[in-house]
Amino acid sequence: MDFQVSFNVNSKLFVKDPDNTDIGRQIVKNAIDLIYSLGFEQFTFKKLAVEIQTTEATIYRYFENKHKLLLYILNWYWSYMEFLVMFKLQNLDNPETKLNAIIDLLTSDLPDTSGKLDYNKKFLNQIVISESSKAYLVKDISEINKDEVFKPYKDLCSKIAALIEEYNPNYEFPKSLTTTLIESSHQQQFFSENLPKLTDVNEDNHQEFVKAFLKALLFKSILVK
Amino acid sequence: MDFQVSFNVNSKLFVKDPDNTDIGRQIVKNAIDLIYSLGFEQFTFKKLAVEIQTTEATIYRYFENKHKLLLYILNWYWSYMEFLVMFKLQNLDNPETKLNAIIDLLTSDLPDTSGKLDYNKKFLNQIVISESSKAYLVKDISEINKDEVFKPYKDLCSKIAALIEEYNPNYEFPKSLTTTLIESSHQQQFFSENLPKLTDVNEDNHQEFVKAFLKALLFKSILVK
DNA sequence: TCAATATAGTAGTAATGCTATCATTTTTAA
DNA sequence: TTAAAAATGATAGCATTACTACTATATTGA
Repeated sequence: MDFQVSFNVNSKLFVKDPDNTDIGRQIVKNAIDLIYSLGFEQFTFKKLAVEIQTTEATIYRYFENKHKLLLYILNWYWSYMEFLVMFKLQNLDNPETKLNAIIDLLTSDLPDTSGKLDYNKKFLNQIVISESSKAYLVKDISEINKDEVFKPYKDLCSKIAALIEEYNPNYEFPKSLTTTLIESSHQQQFFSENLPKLTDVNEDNHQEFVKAFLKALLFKSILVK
Repeated sequence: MDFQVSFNVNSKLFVKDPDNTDIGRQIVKNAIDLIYSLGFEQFTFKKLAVEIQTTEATIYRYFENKHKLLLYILNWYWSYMEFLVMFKLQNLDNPETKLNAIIDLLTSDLPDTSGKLDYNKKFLNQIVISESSKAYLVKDISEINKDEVFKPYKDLCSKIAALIEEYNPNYEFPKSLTTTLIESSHQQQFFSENLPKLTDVNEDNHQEFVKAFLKALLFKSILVK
C-alpha cells in the first residue's frame, strides 16, 4: 500500500503556493534542512537561494519573509500531527490508552510520509523543538494571529484537550494542561540534550525520560479520586 | 529602612562592566525599556544609542552583541528571583506554604528595588515572559553554556527543586517539574494574554488564573499518597 | 607637567532584508 | 497561428543591521 498525505496550509502564509511548483517545493524542503543546520537566526533567504541555485527575489516571490516561511513549515507540522493523532487513535476506546498514545506521539520521531520530495523528519522535529516558540513570541503576535496562522496548533490542542475532558470531565484546565504538555515535551527534549542539569535525565534514552515525565505530569494531574 | 540589592553578573557577559559607569547603567536600563517596546528582534544597538544619545560603538564597548545583553538582563532577573525566594521563605517551615510562596512569586509582579536607577519591573517581567527562551534556543547553546551564563537560572531551579524534594522525597522529577513550572508560568501568561484559546482563562485576572493552574499542576504531581 | 591610559566618538565595511525593474517563458485568445 | 497578456525568474539596487578600525578627548599618575 502506498499513499500520500497533503495538507492545505493557510494561504495567508505565502505569496505564491510553494506546493504548486518544483522550485516552491525545493524552497520548503531545503529551508527545513538549512534552518536545522544553521538555526533560525542565522538562516537567510540569500543562503537558501545559493543552496538551491536560485536568487533571493525568487524566494521572496513565494514567502514574504523568513518568519512566514517558518510558520508555513510549522503549520504543515501541526496539520501532520493532527492527522497522526486521528490515525493512531483509530480503534482505541479506552481514554487512558488514547492519552498514552498522544504522549508517545509527542515524544517519538515522526514517521516518514511517502512522496518523492519528502521533508527530513528528524530535522523537522528538531526545528519544532528549537524554533517553534519563535513563531509566536513576537511583538506583532495579535496582527499575525488575525490571519488564523495558529489554527492548526489550536485544532491539535482542542483535540487533545477533548481527550482529557473525556478522561476526567471535572478537571479544570484541559487546554492549559495540553499546551503545557506539548511545550514541555519540546523544552524537556531540548534541556535534556543541551542543559541536562535543568532536568532529571540520567538514562541514555532522552526520549524515554521525557515520555515518563510527561505521563506522570498528565495522569497525576487528571487523576479521578 | 532603605536598602539596596545588587548582584554580580557573570563577567563573561560583558566586555566592560556596565554597573561601574553612568553610561553603562543607562545602557542596561534603557535596553529593558526598548526591548519591551520593540521586541527583541526589532531591538538594535543603533536604536538604543539614539535613545540614550550616544553611539553604537560605545554600547559595543560594554556588550559584544544584543544576545549577550539579553543574557545580562536575564542573569540579573534570575539572581533577583533567587534573592526574593530566599527573602520570602524566611520563617516559613511548612513545605507546602513554601511552595505556595514560590508559585506566588512566579505569577506576581516584581517588587521594586530602591536605588536611583531602578529597572522598570513591569517591563522586565514582560521581557522574561516573551524573550527569555530566545536566550537559550540558539544554535551555539553549548558554546555559550561553557561560560556558565545559565548558572543563576540553574541555581534558582535547584533551590525550588530542593523544596519539592522536601515536600515529597519520592517524587521522581523535581528538576523537570521545576523548569516546567517556571516555563509554563511564562507561557500561560503569554498565551492567556495573546492566544487565550490555548488556555482555560475566563476570569479577567490572568495572573490568578495562571496561579491556580500552576498550583494544581504542582501539588497534584507531588501528592504523597 | 607631560606621558600613559582609559574612554567616547567618527567613519567606515560586509551582510541582511527587501524592492523595483528587466528579461524570458508560458498561457491565452482572436 | 500568432500576438498580447500574464507569469516567472534574474539583475541590480537601497536602507538597515551588525560589527570594527581608527581618531579625539579626558583622566590619571609619576
